[in-house]
Amino acid sequence: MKLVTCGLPYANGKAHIGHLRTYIPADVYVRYLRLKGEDVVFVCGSDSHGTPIVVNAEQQGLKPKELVDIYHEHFQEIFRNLKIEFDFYGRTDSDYHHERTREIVKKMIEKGYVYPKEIELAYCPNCERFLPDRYVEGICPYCGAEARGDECDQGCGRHLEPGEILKPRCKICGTPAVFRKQKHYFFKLSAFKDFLEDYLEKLKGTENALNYAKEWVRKELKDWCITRNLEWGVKFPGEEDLVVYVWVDAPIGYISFTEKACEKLGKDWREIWIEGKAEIIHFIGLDIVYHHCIFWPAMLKAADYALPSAVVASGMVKVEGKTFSKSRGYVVWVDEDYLNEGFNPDCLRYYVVNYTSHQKDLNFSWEVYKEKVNNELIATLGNFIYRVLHFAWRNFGEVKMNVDGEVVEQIRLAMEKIEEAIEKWEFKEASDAFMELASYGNVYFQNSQPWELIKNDPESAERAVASCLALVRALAILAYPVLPSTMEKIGKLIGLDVRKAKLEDALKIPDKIKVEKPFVPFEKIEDEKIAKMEKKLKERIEKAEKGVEERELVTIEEFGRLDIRIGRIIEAEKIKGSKKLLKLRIDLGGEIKQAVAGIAENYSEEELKGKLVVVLANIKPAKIRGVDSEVMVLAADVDGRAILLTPEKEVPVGVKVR
RNA sequence: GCCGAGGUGGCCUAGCUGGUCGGGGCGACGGACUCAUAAUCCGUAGGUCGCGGGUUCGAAUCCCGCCCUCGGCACCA
Repeated sequence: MKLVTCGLPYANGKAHIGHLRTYIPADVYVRYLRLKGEDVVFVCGSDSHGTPIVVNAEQQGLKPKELVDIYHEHFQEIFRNLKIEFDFYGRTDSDYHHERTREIVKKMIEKGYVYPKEIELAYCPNCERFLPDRYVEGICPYCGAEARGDECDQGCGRHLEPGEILKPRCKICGTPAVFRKQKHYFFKLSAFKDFLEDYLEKLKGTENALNYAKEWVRKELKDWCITRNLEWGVKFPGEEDLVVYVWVDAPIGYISFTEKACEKLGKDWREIWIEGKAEIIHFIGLDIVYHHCIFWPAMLKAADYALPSAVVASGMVKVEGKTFSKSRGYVVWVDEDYLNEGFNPDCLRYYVVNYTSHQKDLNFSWEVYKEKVNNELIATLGNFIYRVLHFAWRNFGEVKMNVDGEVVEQIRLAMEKIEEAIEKWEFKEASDAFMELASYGNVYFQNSQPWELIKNDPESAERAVASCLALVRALAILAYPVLPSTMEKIGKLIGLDVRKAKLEDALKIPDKIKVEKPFVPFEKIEDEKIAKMEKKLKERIEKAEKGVEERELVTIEEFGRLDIRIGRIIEAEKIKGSKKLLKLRIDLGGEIKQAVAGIAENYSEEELKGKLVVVLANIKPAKIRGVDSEVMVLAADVDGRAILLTPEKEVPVGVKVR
């Protein structure tokens, strides 16, 4: 038995193409497994807890549950449309999930893997509550950038433990927060270092996931704070005013959803999660490898549950060659950009699966989409199926299945390729295999020339058609996991129920096949449609760029607080061990100040000497890599490259900029 | 700087346990055909397989050094 899961979609935003990179391949995988006769349970559900949902709901005047309701329904609708069919799709704010979570946390406590610790937490005196995670805004203790309570999202990207953030403010009301002592609970992750090192050696899955995880474990494992001050979530056993951290309860959804799925399917979930009789395979995005390869197995081990056998991580998604980014507009929404535009769901499944290897970056481009649909799905696959069915239907109606042995051999080869590819989670290889078979079919049809034979030698014509029909029938089965809607309908035309078919049925050719009037399997994508979609995307990107520029306004007084002056660089020296940093001595007229600037990639020490630059003279001094920096050199930021500002005419050093 | 993944004809890409090492797809060009959604089929297009060394009888494939791209981290006052 196998259990396949997908990373739970967070129920506070709409489905986009990035999500599909996990769900479509997982669904394809499950369908192939079932085709091979494997017993599979396939589950997923909405991740309903956590601070962002609480904050979002509040901002929209909704209760958290109401917000989750919206996106829970939304995702299910998307999955229905794309034929991503889970045996059970749950949500983590349900009773059964809370029960399972509490049971597991209790077990972790009983076994001594959880301990309380007083930590200093941000508290908002105005809102009268503790500010967990993203309720807090402040300064990152590592890099000094503006940061959220749980993560330095603008700066170094580090994960922040509760209480670490500096200068915390309340995100809701902006009031400076005070630190108060609070008891929280920690999971002894550090105790699992040896276990994890060993476990990760045995864990299967894609290399991208395993490599990351091994590296992390090798470095350092810190104990993990697993409680939060929130109302919304799973109550922490024995401390009911605390809630379990969302990353503790979310993966437990894999278990609680399996319970429900098994109830439905008449199976015993314990065989999977307690007795370890099944293979557990997690499909995830690269961004949550840490949780699935480290936190999660440690938790399961602590609570005496079965361990996952494979973690399959997909590569990143790009849009028109650029890094996927909702805020910058590089996004393709599944509903408004695809389904609502009338595009065929099967075509998107094919694109996602066939663009590249599962581990590599997938680029979504409308131009490429058009090419793949028109040149591959239509010209190769659809055309072959249609020309054969149409010819058979018009000339024979029913065909005696006298099939060329060479054709049977080709089908067998394609099946083998698919089976091998699926073992490796290489869905592109699998889909290439049936496309090659279709291509072979086109050659076979072309060379046989049944349209000529039919004139004088109908029997030979029928034999040729029979062989091609055998290929069509095989294609309906082999391509079904990727193109379920289309292939189901194709199957019906030749009396085949592909939903009940097994892989080997592709070789069990019936004596006769009756062909019904066929339809065109895929509609051609027109250039105008693609142009329209590209325009839509472009406008979205432009709008996003503008949004960034429309900043809040600053008063002249506020600006006046900045002491910006012209200085002359008199010395420049590289800082050891750093690629970007230079130590500069700057003459500000009357005083020499030292600055550390990240400009070494664009400027050499020599060319800097004597250069006039613009300097922020009253910035708070800091130490960077152990070097004092008293002032800040201003520069234009061109995609992360620093371009220095310099006065257009020679001016005395020390003069004020305003 | 550290870790990971990569650099193969215009573009995407297979091969990377060393000897059919130069494949496939798209695009382009020429031809054939008409059953099929101007779809299909056949043929052609000369790319130092990132750079420089080395090992070997022989390397895209192994070793060393270097360059570049992407992702993660450090860091850019």
